[in-house]
Amino acid sequence: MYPVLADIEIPLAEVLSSMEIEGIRLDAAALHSFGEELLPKIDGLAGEIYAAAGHEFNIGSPKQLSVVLFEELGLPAGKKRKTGYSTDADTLEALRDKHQIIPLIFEYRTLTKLYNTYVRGLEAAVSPDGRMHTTFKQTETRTGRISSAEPNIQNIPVRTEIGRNFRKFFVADEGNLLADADYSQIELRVLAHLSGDKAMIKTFCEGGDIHTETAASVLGLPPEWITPEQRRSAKAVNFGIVYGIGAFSLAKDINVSVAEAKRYIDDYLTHYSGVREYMDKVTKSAEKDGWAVTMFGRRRFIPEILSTNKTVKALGKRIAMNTPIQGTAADIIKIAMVRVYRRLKAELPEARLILQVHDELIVEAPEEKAAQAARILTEEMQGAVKLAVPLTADAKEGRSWYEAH
DNA sequence: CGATCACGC
DNA sequence: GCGTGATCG
Repeated sequence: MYPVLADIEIPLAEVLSSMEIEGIRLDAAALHSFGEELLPKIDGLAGEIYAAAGHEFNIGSPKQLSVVLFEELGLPAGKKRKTGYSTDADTLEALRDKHQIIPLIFEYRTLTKLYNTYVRGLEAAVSPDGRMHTTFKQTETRTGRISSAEPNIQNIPVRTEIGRNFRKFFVADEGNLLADADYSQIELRVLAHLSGDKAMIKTFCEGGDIHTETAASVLGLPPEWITPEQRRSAKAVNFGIVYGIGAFSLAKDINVSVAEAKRYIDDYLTHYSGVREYMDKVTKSAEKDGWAVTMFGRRRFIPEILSTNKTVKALGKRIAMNTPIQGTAADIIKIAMVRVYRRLKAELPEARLILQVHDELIVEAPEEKAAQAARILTEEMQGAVKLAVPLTADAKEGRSWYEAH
């Protein structure tokens, strides 16, 4: 049988089933009162927006909003959509200082998103046992990741402080704690390993900050000279390489011209020449075979790479470059999950693996056993596979997901 | 149900 | 890049 199937997916099925059945406790009362605090704020913002527009309208309708912004208020329109002018975040960001209504729209969107998707969505998903039991889908993604639905616990906010609050409502049961461990930069470490790039391997082996080191080596400066701005750009390029976004999207992400973004990527690949050779190798092999493959033999077919349409073919190439990275990272955490599950069963049966969020695992354990659970998590995650670079996972314990992460 | 927007990794 | 989900029309 195929190793990915026999050694990873089939053993994993039992682990996922157990995680779904266990679920995670939700503090429904606290979630509800958080929602009750959001509602008057949303109301107040709507009032301010109507006042700024001069009349009421449906702020949630991009079509109506574009009429207000670009026809009535006369703001400069940007990208055209099928149904009108775009009102997405990038477009509004460019207009932020042009009219008082713009920041209000941003805040309104943030709060309604939090209320509709997370307050109402999560409230609807609490079971009679006071816990949420997501569905982990094992065969939904093209890269080999698992996905989560009803509720999706893999897109709970973390970036903004107000959104991060939701993690306070995911709590350990009485007398228990959550132990949370996440891989540090797993995709870039996988890239360093798969490509064998000397400079990237060296950075990870010496334990430096990868984004600062990237900026330093690409720009030919000492790491201590790297400005926050230079680090941000390097981070965006690393991000782009890992996700296979290409110059066009990178340009959008860091607000530079496409030509500049191309140059960033080219400079990057000149300094990480092993990565360039690796990217050439995987795109060539995808063109020849029609698929990309992960370190453990998981295949993804890429018909796009034979397209005569330039844009589609370029997409095929990015898929060929990205899939081995994202897919190998998915393989690795799956291996770790099976190992954590087995070890807990054997050594710490009071503890339960309950959540996976792509590069992060969460175990619920009795207070006095949480440190041991965290140790098992770290050991099995770090030891899941031997790479040319260290694979590190940082663990933390807490009463809630907010505290433990 | 497609389009648009926004949250995560 | 890969997902899920809300709302609109």
